[in-house]
Amino acid sequence: MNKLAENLKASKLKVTPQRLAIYSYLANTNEHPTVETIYNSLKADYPAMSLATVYKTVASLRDNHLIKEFNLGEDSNRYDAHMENHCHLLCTRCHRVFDYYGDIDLKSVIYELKGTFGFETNAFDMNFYGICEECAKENNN
Amino acid sequence: MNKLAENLKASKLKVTPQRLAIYSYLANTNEHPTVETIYNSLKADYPAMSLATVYKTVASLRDNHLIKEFNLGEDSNRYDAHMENHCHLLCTRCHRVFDYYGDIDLKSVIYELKGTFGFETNAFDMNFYGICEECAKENNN
DNA sequence: CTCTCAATGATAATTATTATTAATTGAAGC
DNA sequence: GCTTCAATTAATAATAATTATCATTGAGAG
Repeated sequence: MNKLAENLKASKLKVTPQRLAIYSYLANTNEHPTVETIYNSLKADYPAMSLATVYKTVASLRDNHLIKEFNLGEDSNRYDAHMENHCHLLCTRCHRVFDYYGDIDLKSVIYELKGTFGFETNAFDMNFYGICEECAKENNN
Repeated sequence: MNKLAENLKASKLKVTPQRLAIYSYLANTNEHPTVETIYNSLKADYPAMSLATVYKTVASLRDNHLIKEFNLGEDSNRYDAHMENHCHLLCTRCHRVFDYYGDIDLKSVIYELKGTFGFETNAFDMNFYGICEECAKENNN
């Protein structure tokens, strides 16, 4: 029935309310939240939930490849349950992160890395840093 | 005379022995060291140097675009004085970082990001995660 | 050479994250 | 529907990376 619960079971993780709440929250946002943000957002519905639970949950979801953990040079990590390959655009002014699902073909590069360096690529990420449209507008006051 | 000292002056940074030592060290390695590594490597020649100095120095060098600071999902940041655009290959087994200077043309993508999202890109980075040749060999015991 | 302000060193403080531990709870079998 | 057991949770202590504080020093301008 519930796709997310299925995913948890497939990874042999117990389907607990807290875990499901954190996983759903991540699956239904494109905000790339930090642990702190997740915790604060769920506090209303789960007043007893501990920050440590959020940390442990994202770690196990990450270990089971159900979410991605990444860092864009900020003080804390961000999380994303959208597992399709995509790039991140970090606005260095408002610190929001946008997604870009356009296809950048890296197959040939990955093939070359294997051939030239013997480096076997399992994953990659690509990040663009700059100013988003909204911030650019605000600047033109 | 000294290119590195010139760079510091051009950024209006005083050319102190500690600062020059840290900057040179970064300019002459391809190890992508952490603050801890830099500190330990210079301790022999600069026994009085403080860890705080290393932190403050890499921060100011980074702010002046003389070095790059990045994080590949590890516990601490890495630094690199090689400012030409290049990709990083992180071996998830030995945690060494390799450089790839091959040209991946992203001009059209950057142009598209501007056109479609109004996102003005100032910088980007690309990271590949996998297993390096040496580690792959060791695995075949 | 002297003066001034930025840089440094020593260390305290802060922040993000992880470890510990005891209590609780979900899931599987009966 | 119970019981049991291992996984999960909450609370909190501990750790590790980084930043802040502040007195002292030294690079570089004049």
